[in-house]
Amino acid sequence: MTADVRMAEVAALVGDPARANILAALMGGRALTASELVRAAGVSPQTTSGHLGKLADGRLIACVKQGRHRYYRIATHRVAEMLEGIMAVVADAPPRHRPASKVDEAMRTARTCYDHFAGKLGVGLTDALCAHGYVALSEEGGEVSDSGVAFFEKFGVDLAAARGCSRIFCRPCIDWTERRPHLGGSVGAALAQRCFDLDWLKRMRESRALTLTPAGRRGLSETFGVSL
Amino acid sequence: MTADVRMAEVAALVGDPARANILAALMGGRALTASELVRAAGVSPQTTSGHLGKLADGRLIACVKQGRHRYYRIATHRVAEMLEGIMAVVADAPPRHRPASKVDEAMRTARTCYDHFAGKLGVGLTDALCAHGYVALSEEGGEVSDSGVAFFEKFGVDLAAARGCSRIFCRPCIDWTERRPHLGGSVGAALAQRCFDLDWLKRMRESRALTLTPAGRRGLSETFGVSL
DNA sequence: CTGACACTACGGCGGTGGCCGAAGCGTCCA
DNA sequence: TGGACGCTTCGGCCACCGCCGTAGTGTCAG
Repeated sequence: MTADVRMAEVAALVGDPARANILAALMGGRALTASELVRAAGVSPQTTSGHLGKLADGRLIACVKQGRHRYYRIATHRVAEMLEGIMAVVADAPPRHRPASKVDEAMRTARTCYDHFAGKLGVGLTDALCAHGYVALSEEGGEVSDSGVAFFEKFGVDLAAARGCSRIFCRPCIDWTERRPHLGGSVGAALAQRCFDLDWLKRMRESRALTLTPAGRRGLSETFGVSL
Repeated sequence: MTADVRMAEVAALVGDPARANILAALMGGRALTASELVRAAGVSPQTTSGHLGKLADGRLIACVKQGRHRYYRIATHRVAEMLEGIMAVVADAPPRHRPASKVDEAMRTARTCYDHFAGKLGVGLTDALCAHGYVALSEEGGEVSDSGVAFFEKFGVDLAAARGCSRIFCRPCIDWTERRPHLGGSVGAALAQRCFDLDWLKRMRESRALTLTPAGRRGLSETFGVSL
């Protein structure tokens, strides 16, 4: 029973629109300053500061001071996965309005899901990896095949480092726009990082949405056979 | 952004202590009547009824009428997994008080986690299955080996049915008391169901905690080498 | 038909918490 | 060193929502 109260406390932290906006912005995977989060939250700086304090007290976000800025980020992978879980429930419910805005369109095409890719990009990459037999991903969990290990190494992804880290190595992550699983876990994160390192994709300002560079368009097509 | 608002709405539903108590009670896996949930919620019947209405509107719980009773249950597996995700974040945080009550002790020993086993029982069974090589379960996800398939069939678990159902087949579920993974997914659910069918365990009244029958004590020891 | 029971709808009360304006710290720059 | 900037703290306002008492609907039992 005492644990239930804690559950309510954590959920209540997410249950405020301004705080939900903040957390959603931080799900982009980058650490953001309080000022940037003010814009995301949609309320005044004072109010935002209060929300940030509450979220930090509740250990949902962490803060590092840097000069006169304070950078906030999602505290742990557990928190990120919890938020994804809530998103998945939301996606289950029937849509109430047609969203269909421009930024939504970009989000649908390509975005980060904390530290890996989602949207059409994430699902497309995942489908390609599965089709080549590099990754076996289903509702059952995930596995990287021997040929997949070779492929990732050749592509420049450090699988050993991904395997060594303490979090889940390979797992499906339900996509709230595509409603299908895409590659998550540390493998998904490493793959995304490699694509960023290759300058295939750029993060959009203050959004989880991504834009494809010309090199990325070519690379994704040649390497994965994916075109958006 | 519109999705973030929905996220806040869902989280806010969980973010009330009375509603969190209700959801936690329903995480026992049984459908419960409104009266039973009144006791779980810790508020008056009228207030509880209001909470049940809100949770049903938000599609977190579902209701079936039966005579003059109304039975409520968790609406979908997604919802159950979301709640587990929140629990996992709560378990991450440092404990604030020593709980150590009697019912808590029973919960720690053996309980249901929506539809599979958790607590010392869940972790013990999982450890035994892993030690025999029947299941490979780690942070990476889960897999049932060939010998595991044979073992489950011999034990009376219908793996084909479990595999056929739409949800995740085999996955780790973080235990908020043991802080280690235990067997979840449809395999975990099927294993738990089989143990109930064998009358090895009984559900305690209005609690997620389980009591071990003499047959269960013997069976768990002989079949899995597990003693609580 | 009558009373008991399970549950829900309505209405008013009260407290929590989100909100902003004003002001206060700390940092950077000229 | 003065000022701009980033961010937080304080204080007061107000709305929302959880709460319960009362009353209503539907169901079963005798």
